[in-house]
Amino acid sequence: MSKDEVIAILVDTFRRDGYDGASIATLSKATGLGKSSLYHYFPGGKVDMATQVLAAVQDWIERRMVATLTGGGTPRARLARTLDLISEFYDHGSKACVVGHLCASVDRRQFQRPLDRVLRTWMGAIGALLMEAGFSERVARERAEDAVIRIQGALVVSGGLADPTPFQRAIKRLGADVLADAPAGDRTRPLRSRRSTRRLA
Amino acid sequence: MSKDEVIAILVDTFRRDGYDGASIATLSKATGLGKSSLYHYFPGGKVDMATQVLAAVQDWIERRMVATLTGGGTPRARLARTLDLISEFYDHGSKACVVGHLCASVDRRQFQRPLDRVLRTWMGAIGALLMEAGFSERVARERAEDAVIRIQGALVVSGGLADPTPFQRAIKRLGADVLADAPAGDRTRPLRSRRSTRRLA
DNA sequence: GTCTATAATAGGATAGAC
DNA sequence: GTCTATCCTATTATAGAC
Repeated sequence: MSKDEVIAILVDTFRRDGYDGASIATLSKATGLGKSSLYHYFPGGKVDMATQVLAAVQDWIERRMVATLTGGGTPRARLARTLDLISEFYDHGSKACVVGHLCASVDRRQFQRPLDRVLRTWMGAIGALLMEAGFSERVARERAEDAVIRIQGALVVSGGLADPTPFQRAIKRLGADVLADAPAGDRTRPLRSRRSTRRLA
Repeated sequence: MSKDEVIAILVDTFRRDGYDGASIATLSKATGLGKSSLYHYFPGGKVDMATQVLAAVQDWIERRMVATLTGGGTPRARLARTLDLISEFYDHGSKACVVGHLCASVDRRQFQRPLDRVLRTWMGAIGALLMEAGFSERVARERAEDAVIRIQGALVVSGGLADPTPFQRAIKRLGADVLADAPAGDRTRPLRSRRSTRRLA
């Protein structure tokens, strides 16, 4: 098994049990590797695992998400594809977020830097789309922050209710809200259609 | 020390370390009670503690938050006071949410019912304000869900970045968004002022 | 109710053989 | 690299004295 595959399993396990909730034994069973093998790959133990998991997430965002956000089509079309990508990534609300779990873990300060970087890259990528759609840097930053916040919060609420529909509705709202009133970038439909009822609802 | 005071300390400890991150020893030190005393109050151990913590939160929401949401003044004024209350409760973004931590814990299914109830009461209380402001039940539900989601998500992001400002901005956005375009209930200022720039930004 | 002591287990981490 | 065995500490939980 390649290290990438091992890390993929760690991601799955951390997002299921949380960082604090996943023990070395759990991770050993999940990967099929003995504890010694795990410590061979991750000499720094769980903190090391989280750090390398974050590096993989960082890579995923930089490749897949940025590719989708900067790909072909109007900003609105690219946003829609990105939300599809994100929705699939979270299994439509039934799987939690590693990053969110790491944000809430006791050891979070020990991987503060990569965690910071992941969140800022994520927000930055969405912000870039917003600027391309004509928003000011200030508005782009704030809306991008809001988008990531809403994804994280929706996963918390869906996790707490054991019901994926809050997440699914949140994704739908993001599709309607993120690029609402864009100064430029998408004129295929009238921008103000159904706004007063569809804005947050 | 009264049991209410003990529970208040448990709330503080759980929101700092998380449910999975807080051990019985941690909770014993924090409360000043020996382990045996803790087990005397909470025979069911940590799950029991979380359940009773949730009961206290339930009570807090039903009393303080509902009181603020149904108190005097326009819906907009009451929303503003509620957001102040919430902001203070989370120490302006520097303290996390017990409920959020419990939503993400490994044992969450063991206190699913009280957790469910807390989240639904919270969303219901905000939804009631929205219906009073003239929104349909469907829109009220969806905006209330969005509000709770954004609070939870903001706390996750602020926790991950070790920076309370994302939370503070999120609260500000909620003040502008939750009652935006209300059909009734607040006409002291023109509803559409600065909307195209203030909506999500 | 609270304390000390203790049991039993799980957790993180390492050693050394292969 | 992976395995078995092992160490030590932390953790949950209980027993029994006061």
